[in-house]
Amino acid sequence: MLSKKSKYAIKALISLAKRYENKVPVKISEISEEEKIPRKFLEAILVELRNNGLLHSKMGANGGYLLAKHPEEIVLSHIIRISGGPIAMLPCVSLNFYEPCEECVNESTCGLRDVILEVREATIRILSKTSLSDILQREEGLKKKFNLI
Amino acid sequence: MLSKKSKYAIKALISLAKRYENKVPVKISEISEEEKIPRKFLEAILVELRNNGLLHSKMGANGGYLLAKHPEEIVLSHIIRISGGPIAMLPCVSLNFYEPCEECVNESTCGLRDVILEVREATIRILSKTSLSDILQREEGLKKKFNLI
DNA sequence: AACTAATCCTACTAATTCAATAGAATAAAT
DNA sequence: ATTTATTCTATTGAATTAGTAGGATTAGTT
Ligand code: FES
Ligand code: FES
Repeated sequence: MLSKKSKYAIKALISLAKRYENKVPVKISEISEEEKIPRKFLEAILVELRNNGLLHSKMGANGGYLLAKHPEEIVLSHIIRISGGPIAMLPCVSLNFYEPCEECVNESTCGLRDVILEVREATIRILSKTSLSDILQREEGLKKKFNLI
Repeated sequence: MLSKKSKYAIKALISLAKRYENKVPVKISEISEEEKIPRKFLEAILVELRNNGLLHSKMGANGGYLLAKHPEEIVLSHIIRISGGPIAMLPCVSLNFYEPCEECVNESTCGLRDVILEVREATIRILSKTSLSDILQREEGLKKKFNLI
C-alpha cells in the first residue's frame, strides 16, 4: 500500500501540473484545500519534494510552489521514492531500500524473491513511464468517456 | 511492502510443499526452526491458513500440519490475501480491501487511480499464476544456475 | 489411567511506523 | 512596519504490526 504521504505528494504535484503554464507560485493552503490534504502535513511533504528537486519554492508574500520540471519529466516512481515509499514488495528486491532477508539463507536461490523480483519489474515499468502529464491526459480521457456515454 | 506475516506464511507453505509427498504431519517447531520464524507467531499464522482451507492440522502427539491442496493449486495471491495483506497500492483499486479515497471527488475520473489499476493488474497477473510448485521449480532452476557457473 | 507431545484459543504487550500538529524563525512584498 | 508566506524543529497521537504468555484441548504411548 502506498502511504498517505506518497498519495498526497502525487496529488499535490498533479494539482501543480495543472497550472504549470501559469508560472505563478501556488500557495500551500490553496493546494491543501483543493486536494483536501491536511495543511501542516502537506507543508512537510512539499518541503521534501523541493529538497529533492521536484519543486521550486518562493518565500514571503505571494510566495508558494512551482514545479521545477516540465510535467512530462516528473514520473510516479520518482515521487514515490522521494516520499519514502518502497515500491518493492520485499526489502530484498528493493533498489532504493534494500535490506537482506534475515530468514533466507541464500538470496540468490530464493524462489520467492525471484517471483517478487518479477512483480517489481512489472510495477516499475508502469510507474517509471507514467508522468504527471500522462495522468492529466488520462483524466481528460476518463472525463470524456463518462460524459459522452 | 508485504508484511512479515505474509512472508512467513508463504515461507511456511513452501516448506510444507517440499514435503508434500510424505503425507506426514509437520510440527510447528520444525517449520519454525527451519525457516527461522518465531514459534508463537508462526502458530497464529498457521491456524489462520488452516481456517482458510490451505492447511489441514492434526492435534496431539505426532500432530502437525499438512497442505490441504496440491502445491500447484496454492497461489501467492491467495496466501497474501489470507494473511491480511492488500495487494493493491491504493484502497480504491483493491478488490478485497476496497475503500473509497476520501480526497478524490470522482473515483471514475481519477487519473492516479487509473494508473494504479494497471499496476494492480500487472501484479495480480503474476501473483495469481505463481503456485508453490512454481516457486520450488524456480529454486531448482536458480540452484542449477549458480552451481554450474 | 497416567503421561507426554502436540495443536488450539484467548488475551495481552511491545515496538514501530504513520499521520498529523504546534509554534516560533525567516523571507519577501507593499 | 505590517502582512503573508514558507521554513525549521520538535512533539504528539493513532494505528498497525510483530511478537508473547499461558492454559485448554486432543491424541498417541506406556
Ligand atoms: S531473500 Fe528475500 S524472500 Fe528470500
Ligand atoms: S480515487 Fe483513489 S486515488 Fe483517486
